[in-house]
Amino acid sequence: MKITFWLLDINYDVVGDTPEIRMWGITDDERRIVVLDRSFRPYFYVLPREGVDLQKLMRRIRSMSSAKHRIIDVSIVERKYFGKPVTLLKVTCQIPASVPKLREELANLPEVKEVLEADIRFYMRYMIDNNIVPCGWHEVEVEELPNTKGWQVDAVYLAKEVPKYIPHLTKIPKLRVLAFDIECYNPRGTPKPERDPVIIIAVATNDGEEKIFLAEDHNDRRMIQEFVKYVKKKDPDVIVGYNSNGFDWPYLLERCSKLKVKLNVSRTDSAPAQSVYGHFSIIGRANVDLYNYAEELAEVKVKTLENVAEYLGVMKKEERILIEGVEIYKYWDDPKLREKLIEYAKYDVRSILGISDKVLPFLIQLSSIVGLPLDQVVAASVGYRVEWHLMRQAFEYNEVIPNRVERPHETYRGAIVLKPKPGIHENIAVLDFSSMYPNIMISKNISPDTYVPPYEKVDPNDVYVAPEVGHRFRKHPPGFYRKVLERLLKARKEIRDKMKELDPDSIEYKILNERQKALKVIANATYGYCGWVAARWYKREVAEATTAWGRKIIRETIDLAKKLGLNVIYGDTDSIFVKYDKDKVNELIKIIKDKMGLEIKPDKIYVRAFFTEAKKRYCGLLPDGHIDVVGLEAVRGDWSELAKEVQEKIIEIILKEGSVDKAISYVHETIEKLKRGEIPLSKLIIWKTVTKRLEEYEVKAPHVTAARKLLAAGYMLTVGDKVGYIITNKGGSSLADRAEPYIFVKSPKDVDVDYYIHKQIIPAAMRILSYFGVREDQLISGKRQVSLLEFFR
DNA sequence: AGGGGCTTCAGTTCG
DNA sequence: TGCGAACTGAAGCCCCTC
Repeated sequence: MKITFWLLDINYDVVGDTPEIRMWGITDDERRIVVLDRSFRPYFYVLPREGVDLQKLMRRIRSMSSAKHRIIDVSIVERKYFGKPVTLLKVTCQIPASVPKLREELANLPEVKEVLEADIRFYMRYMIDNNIVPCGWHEVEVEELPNTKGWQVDAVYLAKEVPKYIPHLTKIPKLRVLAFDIECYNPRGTPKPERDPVIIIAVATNDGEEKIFLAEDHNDRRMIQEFVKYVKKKDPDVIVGYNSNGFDWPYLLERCSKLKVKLNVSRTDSAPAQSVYGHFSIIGRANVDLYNYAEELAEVKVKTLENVAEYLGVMKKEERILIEGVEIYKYWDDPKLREKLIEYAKYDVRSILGISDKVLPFLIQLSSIVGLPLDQVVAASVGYRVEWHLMRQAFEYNEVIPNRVERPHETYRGAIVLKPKPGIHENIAVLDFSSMYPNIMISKNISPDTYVPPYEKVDPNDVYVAPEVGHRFRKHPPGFYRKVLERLLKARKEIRDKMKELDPDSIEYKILNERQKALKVIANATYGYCGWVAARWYKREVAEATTAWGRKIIRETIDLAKKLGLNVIYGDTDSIFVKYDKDKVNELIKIIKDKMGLEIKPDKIYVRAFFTEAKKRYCGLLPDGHIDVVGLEAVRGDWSELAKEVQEKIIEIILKEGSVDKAISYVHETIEKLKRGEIPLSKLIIWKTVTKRLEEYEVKAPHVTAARKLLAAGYMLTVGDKVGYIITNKGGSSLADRAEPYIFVKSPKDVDVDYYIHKQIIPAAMRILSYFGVREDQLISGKRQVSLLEFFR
């Protein structure tokens, strides 16, 4: 019998002494199934030292086989290692657990130079070798087996062959998504699972159902059991939460272990288990923590659930019920308030489900491109995503995967940033090189395997030589990075071409759009990866040569633009800002295409733009009235909302109306409001991340003292958390001593008004207004000033 | 003691 | 647990003046 299924999750177990790969999926007729493959065996490679007698080494390795760690086969294979042919011994074992054991023993043999690919998990090995793609469709000949273990699937199949990936099938099956969120009893600050029960579990599913589970007073045993039962009944494919890997799952697991209750929510009736990248794996389902996704959203500075939901347009913040986290227990204990707490929990779980609806389509595409299962790809950082993508490609090119090596950090020069021409400019075109670094790596064949070390003699005609740094790369054959990046960019182009023929409202268009975005993300992250010292394919010279060529290209582009008579206002890395002269810009684009073989295109045109004297800080008005703010305080997360709002407003007044007077009086009015205590405390909060353990700080910083105060009050705080504080007028003479966690500040009377005037509002305002000759005292007094027009005259 | 000038530490953003 | 370039505020220090 042949079946077609979409791969959702994969794991393995050893049955008897046979490893069994389990592929959990959804068939084209929407049945939940598992496909077992018992034919695959774990293996790794041994790279012998030069001159070693291979037959002798093979005999020696074979002799290491034992009843517990059986070696099935040792064979000679030819692979490439950084592009060079190598002869390796492939050691195949009976069970996956033997691999790490034998790796240790073999690495110590004098005949062995290196043990390779021994750190790849068994199910990943299976997917790599057989081109099995997570979130992709596969066709396989199977026979049905009885479901003897009572797994939660419609059928258990034994694969009669290796499943075959169907690349062109882009549709996504209808996934059953379940969102959940827990609330805990917290009379003593941060709840502790050994002490405090879970009081509410809110659940929402994408079939429109919502369900609230409540503890019986302070007893959560039955509620958790009911929750587990409900999950099993709904049988979701994807379980989503917000910080569920960091909080909900570990909390529930600890509660369960204390209560002697089973949290068997998986399709094999097992509990969530801690897995790679700090994520919890739920067999047969994808456990997705949307907080991981939020971490990538640079636009959202404080990553609370409501902020992310608001940003993605899922929920409106105003409609949210406000309950201070530390007060949750009061709402639970007071029968009159409990209903409010339940509404609060419902709001959160709706937000989670709403976010999943927006972002799962992208994450699914990322999973299939990177080759990591959906739940893992979400949890993995950028470096690991790129690396898994490379590892899967390496197999296809017969390249052996290098080991991770610990290396000291090395620095190298990066990109060029031009000094901007300060002031107001009209009609500015921003010209961008598309995918500059990937294209440089492709065109100069930059790769660890094409790199020619300084001591090696080659015909100068056979290599590309990087400017400034002199690193050389062979022109032929194509390097690993070139092949991988070419494939990514080509796939993206094909998709974008196909999209042009589709209705933008169609499902296929939307799927393809998410896919091309995911392809772009991986291609653009590959340069950063190659300069990451922990990368398997790290090579400083590769990263260094790429930026060196980037600098050359941008310098030549600037020279060319100037020669054509274009006024270059600014530039950063792969872009130049020029006064928009249509003919000259078109000529520039054409010359760059013809002479350099590169594509540069007008990304946007600013009707009016303002540059400060600082690099990476400017703002511009677009034809549709929208204003871009780049780098300035208004877009930074470490300034108070008050200062950001003031600056934003000034920018708008200056760019749209050109009235410095109006800007001054606006600032003046705001200062007066602040003095009268009319600015809400929420606009005075300053957020900063705690980046290390508190005792490691060498200087007394405001957010660190605020963090200490939180800790003293019983709040939990970990490295990476953002602390929100307000500068008050008591607590000491130093600023840091006067920083108070915002939740402790109750009255505008306690605010250090002078600080907010002189260290928040005025600096943010002066960043823009000082260019127009405005002085600080004018902002405080509100005195008028000449108009922008007069100023220029 | 207090202020100016400088360096260091720390955090954040741009591309 | 992707990169370097760049900016900025606050602390911390030295030095000088009073």
